[in-house]
Amino acid sequence: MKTLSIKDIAVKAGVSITTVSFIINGKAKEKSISEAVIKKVEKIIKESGYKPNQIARSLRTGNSNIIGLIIEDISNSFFSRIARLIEDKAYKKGYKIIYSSTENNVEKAKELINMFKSRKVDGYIISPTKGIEEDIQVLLSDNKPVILFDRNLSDIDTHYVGADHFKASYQSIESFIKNGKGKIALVTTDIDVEQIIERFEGYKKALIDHDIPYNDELVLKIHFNQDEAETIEQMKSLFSSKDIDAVLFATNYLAISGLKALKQLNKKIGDELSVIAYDDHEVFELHTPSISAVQQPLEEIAETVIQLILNQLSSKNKLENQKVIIPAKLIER
Amino acid sequence: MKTLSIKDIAVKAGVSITTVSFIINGKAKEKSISEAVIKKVEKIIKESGYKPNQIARSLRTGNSNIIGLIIEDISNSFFSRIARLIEDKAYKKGYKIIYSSTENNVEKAKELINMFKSRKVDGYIISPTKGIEEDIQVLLSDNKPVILFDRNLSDIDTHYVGADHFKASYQSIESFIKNGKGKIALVTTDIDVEQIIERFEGYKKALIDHDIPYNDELVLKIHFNQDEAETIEQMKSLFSSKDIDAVLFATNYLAISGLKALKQLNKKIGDELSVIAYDDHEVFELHTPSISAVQQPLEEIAETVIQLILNQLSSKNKLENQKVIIPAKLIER
DNA sequence: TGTTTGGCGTAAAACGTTTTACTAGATCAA
DNA sequence: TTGATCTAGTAAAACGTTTTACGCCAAACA
Repeated sequence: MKTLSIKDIAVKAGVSITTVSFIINGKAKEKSISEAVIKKVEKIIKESGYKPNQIARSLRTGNSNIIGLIIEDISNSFFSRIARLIEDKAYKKGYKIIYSSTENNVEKAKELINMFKSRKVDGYIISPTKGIEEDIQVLLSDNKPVILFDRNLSDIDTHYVGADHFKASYQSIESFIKNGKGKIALVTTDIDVEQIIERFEGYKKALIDHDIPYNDELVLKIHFNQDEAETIEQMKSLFSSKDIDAVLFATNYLAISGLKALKQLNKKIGDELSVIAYDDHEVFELHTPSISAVQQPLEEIAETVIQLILNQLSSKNKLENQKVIIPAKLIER
Repeated sequence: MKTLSIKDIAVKAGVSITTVSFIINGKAKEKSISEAVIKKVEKIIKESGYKPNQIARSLRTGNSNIIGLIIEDISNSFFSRIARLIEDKAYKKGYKIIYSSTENNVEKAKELINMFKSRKVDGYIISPTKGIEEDIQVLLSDNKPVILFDRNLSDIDTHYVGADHFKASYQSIESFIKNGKGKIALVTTDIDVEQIIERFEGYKKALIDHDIPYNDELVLKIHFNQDEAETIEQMKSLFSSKDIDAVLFATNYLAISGLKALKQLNKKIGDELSVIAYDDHEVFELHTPSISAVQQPLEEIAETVIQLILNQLSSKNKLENQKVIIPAKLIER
């Protein structure tokens, strides 16, 4: 069965293609098409189940009603939850989301941007890696809306939505200190993105503000993308060699690996060792004992992101850049 | 800056559009374009950074190099992990994945199919809900490759990839029985899809085969999409009113809610109450005590799915339908 | 009467490709 | 020399829309 085109509808209705197009696009009134014709054409469309070819439409109009979402890894629960929320909200406004994971790989990120570009997506929501500044700049000068989230790129002048990582990290450490901890470790990753750096800075600052000297040896930077087994080994070595009474994990997957390491070492979490994870996860609530975590307000982030991009999409001129920093919450368990 | 078109390249190179197109598509040799011209054009393309407009290309050729992936919920870790694997593999073959969640809603699923159809995706990978059989049938008679996974639709005649849910469920129950359990509950959902039904059947059959009478009261069907708090209440009522020594959860999110319920009841998992979850999750490994789980071979499922769809895409005629059932593994912890 | 105006609608160009069918000249075989 | 074949390329149609500019008729106006 050949799929129907607007031409088939026009022929069947005995009117021109133009007329059908006007009706489909709700311009019938404005173009003064008679009520009778409108009814007739609409009836035929309904009966035949005709759906306009979006590809042809995109080619002609230059936009696609698609928003590209570029994230680090869809299988990470932080991103998959955000993605779901964003998809949901965009969908309600008639936009589709197409998303893809960069795996924190600059080359792949660039490719993705190109791919989206050649697919003519209308806007971009990006959780960026370092190294794609130029590509993003090209999008911007091309007048495409770009919203960064989770991580900011300071040299890029566009909208950004993210949690207050510095403060959340600071508060986490402060809470350790309030509970009498003093030998506080940080397990983080070596990827060079702003949000990770901020968490690190928050850690340092909190220590210093409370007169605890910063000690390099208590900070473990895990290589991104490295095998989990190796990660666990490194953590075990940190936890057993140093005398530590608290540890902040800078990402949830690190925290999960960390819990595994502690389990293997048979170290009990509790009075002797406190733990806080960054980015909440079901694991932490259910863990015995349950684990405190910094919870990013996913719903709010998603809402803000989508709001910003829709605003930008519907406005002809470039809106003023907004940098929205949303407080994160330390859930003490 | 206007984006470049093939015409710009042609003009710059002093050749025709056709020639450029042949070169881009690797048909230069076959169409006997001279080496000199090829070099020249390629140089210009490289230097200018020209990328063909995929929309125009799709319009002309009728295919998009996009595969549509329709799942229940991207924020469910089973799906997000599968999605990531599928995306990865497809990407390597030059295909993009565009995915969307149905939330188990027939209307949304139908809409998604339509949307994908009007976007001219080349093939479909679907974890279906009941009620979309007709729509899938339309795709098939349209000669589009469709691969079902996770859940089969028995009246649809196409490829399918999934785990052996019946057997996995059967074995789980058998393992309870071997460990001396006899009052075995099942917590499942009320969605009417094959894979859930099979898990239920496996449960019943195992009981009967071991001379344990099936008892309706030990089966709790949770309404899909219902509030987690309510779910937990229902479970608590089951766990405290009945005398139960083992429970199988038919999905991982039910198991997670179940663990929360047990925690609230202060019921210890272990000798008095054994638990098995369906679909593994990090929570289960880290839980104290750790929780046994049925592990679906994600990698293998993803690999098979992608293999089937790529085969079908590259073959002109309809391949014989394959129903691939992959064994699931009970991880006893 | 001749000229506007408004109502109703259409023809055709354009979006950026791919692909089919063709051409002009060179070489070759008989 | 003639016709066939090969080489190197091109013109133009087609994909399915949207949109601009226009056409025609009847009514209103002066």
